[in-house]
Amino acid sequence: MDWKEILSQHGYRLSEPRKRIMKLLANTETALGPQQIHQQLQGSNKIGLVSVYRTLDLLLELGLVTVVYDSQHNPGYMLGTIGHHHHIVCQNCSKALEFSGSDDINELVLRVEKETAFKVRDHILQLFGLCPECQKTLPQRA
Amino acid sequence: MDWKEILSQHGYRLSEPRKRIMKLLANTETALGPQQIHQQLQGSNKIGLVSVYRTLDLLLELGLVTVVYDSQHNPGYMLGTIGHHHHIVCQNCSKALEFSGSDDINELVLRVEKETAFKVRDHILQLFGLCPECQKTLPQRA
DNA sequence: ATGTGTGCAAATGCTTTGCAGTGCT
DNA sequence: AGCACTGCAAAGCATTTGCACACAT
Repeated sequence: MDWKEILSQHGYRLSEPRKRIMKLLANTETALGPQQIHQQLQGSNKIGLVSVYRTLDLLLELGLVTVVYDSQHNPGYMLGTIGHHHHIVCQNCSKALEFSGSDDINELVLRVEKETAFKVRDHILQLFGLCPECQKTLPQRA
Repeated sequence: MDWKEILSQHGYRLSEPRKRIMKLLANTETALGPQQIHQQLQGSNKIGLVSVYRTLDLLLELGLVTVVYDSQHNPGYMLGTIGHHHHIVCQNCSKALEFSGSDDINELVLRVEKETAFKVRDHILQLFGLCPECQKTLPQRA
C-alpha cells in the first residue's frame, strides 16, 4: 500500500503540496528540516512554509515519515519504511541509510531491565560515522 | 575531580548561578529544560533565564552535563558521569537512570559497518519504558 | 457542492545578543 | 584591580494560529 492510498484511507486529500513534499523526500538521501524543504520547493509554483509544517506533522502521524537526527543532533525528516528501523548518518555529508536492528539490542534490553527494574517499551538508536564516499574524500584521523 | 575543580581548571569562575544550577541538577532525577530550571530557581534570590542558557552551554561543553530526551523526544539536561553512558527514561514520570552499554552494541556496530560500508564513530542510544514505581501505579497494558 | 487544505499575516515562544553593572579571584 | 559573569532589554528565528479563498473529492 503506497502513501497515496494511506492518505485517502484516513480521509485526507491528495493535494499538490503533499505530492511535492513526498516526491522531494523520496529523492533525498539526507534528512531535511521544514525550512530546507520549503527552500527546495521554491522552484516552479510556490508553496507556503506553513504547509510544509502541517504536511510534515500529518505524514509523521501517519507514519510515512521518520525523524532522523543529524550529527549535531538536530532533527530532520526522511521517508520511513514500515516496521522498526534505525538510521546511520554520515557526519560529513549527512547522508543517511536505514538498517534493521531491533534484534541486536534485545540482549542489551534484557540486561538493562534486570539492572534497573524498568520495563523497556521503546528506544532511540542512531549511528553516526562516515559514508564510503566521505571516507575516501576526507583525510584520515585517529 | 569534582565539577568545581573542572570549572576553575578551565579558567571559569565559581559563581552563584552556576552553583545553584549544579545543585538543582544533582538533586533532580529527571532531565530538565532551561525553562524548567529557571522556574525551579525562582525561590530565594532570582536568577536570569539567560544565565541558565549560558551556564548549560558551558556545562555541556565541559562535559559536566548530558542531553537526555524525554519520551516525546524533547531534549533536557542531566548531570553526566565521566565516560560513555546511556539513559533509560520513564515514559510516565520522566525519571531517568544511567546505564553503561557501549559494549553491548559493538556487535551491532560491526554488522552495520559490514552492511553499509559506513565507518561508525558515534551513536545515540536511549531506552524508554516504565520505572518500577510507575509499573505499580499504572494499569496494565498490552 | 462541500468541507478539507492552502497561503498569507500576525501572534507566540524560545533562544541569542549587546551592554552596563556586579562580584569572583 | 581586573576581567569574567550576570541580568535586563531588545533582537532574532522557528513554529503556531486565525481566517478567507481555492481546489480535491
